[in-house]
Amino acid sequence: MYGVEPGDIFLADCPARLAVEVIADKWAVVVLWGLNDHARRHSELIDLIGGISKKVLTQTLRRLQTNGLVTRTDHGGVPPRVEYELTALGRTLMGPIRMLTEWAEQNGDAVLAAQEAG
Amino acid sequence: MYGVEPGDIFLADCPARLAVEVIADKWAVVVLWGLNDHARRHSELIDLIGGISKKVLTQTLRRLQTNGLVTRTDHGGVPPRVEYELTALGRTLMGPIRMLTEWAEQNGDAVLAAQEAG
DNA sequence: CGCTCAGGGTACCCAGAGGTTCCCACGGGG
DNA sequence: CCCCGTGGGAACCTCTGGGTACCCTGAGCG
Repeated sequence: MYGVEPGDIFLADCPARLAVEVIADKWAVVVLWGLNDHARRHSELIDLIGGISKKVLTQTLRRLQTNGLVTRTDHGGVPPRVEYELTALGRTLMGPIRMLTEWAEQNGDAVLAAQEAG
Repeated sequence: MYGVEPGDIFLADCPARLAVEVIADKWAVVVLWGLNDHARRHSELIDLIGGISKKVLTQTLRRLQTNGLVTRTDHGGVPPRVEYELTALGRTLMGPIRMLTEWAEQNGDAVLAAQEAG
């Protein structure tokens, strides 16, 4: 219709759109990236990710979990010990996210400059 | 510290984080993708992108504009005629976004299944 | 016993994002 | 004469993202 390749992302009610919304989240990308190489505990992620609060991290992880990208393992005991890890599906996202984070690291300054100019 | 490669995305106040937040937006990815191959008018984007409202499209485009990813060209006249187009910086994002949309198209069903199961 | 501390999570509240509706400008066609 | 096509603005409403403060458990320790 407009000469764009299939990409049903443009359709409101399709799984692809849903999938985009899963990751189009301020924190989801950073959290997933934090789980890139191995499982981490809640508190590790808190230390790793600057500026995130406990509550928001929990929310984000829960959302990722119900979307099948992350598993939550409660080892019980006191103090609690909970580990989060990517699922197979979550790992398939690492390619795109790697590109995104690399882009961000390379072009962050340009974006900042545009903001200040604009 | 945690064995993760540099990735200063984890630092709260760095340009990379800012850049991630620019695109970690429900609509930004879809809108940018809609501008992938050539400039489009506001009304074209409305038709192309299912479920977006005029107001939100305008807001999203403005944000992308102030972040240096999109240009806005007003050709004047009545009815108005305005075209939006990717900047050079915006075009550098097409690689990552292509991967993201391809991932979404391939894995949307899996995410949906996880949601319904979880 | 009583105190604290660690780790993870939850109750409450507010600001802001997102959606809907209506309005404007104005040339052209029915 | 009325309405359409276009992009945008203003007003209004709802919903949820995020911050703060608090809770819970049991080990360790004096």
